[in-house]
Amino acid sequence: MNGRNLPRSFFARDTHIVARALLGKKLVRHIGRTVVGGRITEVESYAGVDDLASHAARGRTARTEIMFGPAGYAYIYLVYGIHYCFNITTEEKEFPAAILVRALEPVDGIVYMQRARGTNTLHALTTGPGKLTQALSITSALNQEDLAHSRRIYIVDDGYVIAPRDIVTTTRIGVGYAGKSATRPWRYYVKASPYISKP
DNA sequence: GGTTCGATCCTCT
DNA sequence: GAGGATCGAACCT
Repeated sequence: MNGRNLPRSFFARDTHIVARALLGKKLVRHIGRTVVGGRITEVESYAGVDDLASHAARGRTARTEIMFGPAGYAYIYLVYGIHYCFNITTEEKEFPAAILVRALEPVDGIVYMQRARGTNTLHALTTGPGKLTQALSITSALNQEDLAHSRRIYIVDDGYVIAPRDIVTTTRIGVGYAGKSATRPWRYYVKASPYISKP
């Protein structure tokens, strides 16, 4: 604990409200003595067993158990055999929900991110769910981490505010298989930010 | 024990 | 715009 982590109560609310509230907050990662972090610019909600785009739609399994647990925990999984996706659990225990962090604006430890990503191009560091986990060295080793108390990874409110009118709402990316759920406007991003996964 | 496929990214055309 | 990389979870037999 370091007193800066956003508390569990922040995450234990309606998923879509938390998703919007996360825009502008900082995701901070400690790797040894190195601090790496970025401002959250894009997120997606995955909520309830009736959300066909959510892993929880398949039911309660060892993998999705974390989504059925309390809010404020990291849900990290491997997609396409290559990339990790970083999610934050939300809502009350027994209601499966999480928020996928899809993009960040690089702020701290940019040199570390450049090395981790193998490029110096600022815009290429964290503009995608797979990119940002690579930039921040987020792997399955951090799955189920308690974000409200962890010293390795947590969310911070440093006072930066995103006005509601500056938030764009659209459909989620890469969930075409989800039928009707794919049309839900559960993707949120900062309108003016160049650090978005897709324009 | 075997098959399928994905909440992605990069490269090439 | 298309295709390959690469692996574990989920769902068969």
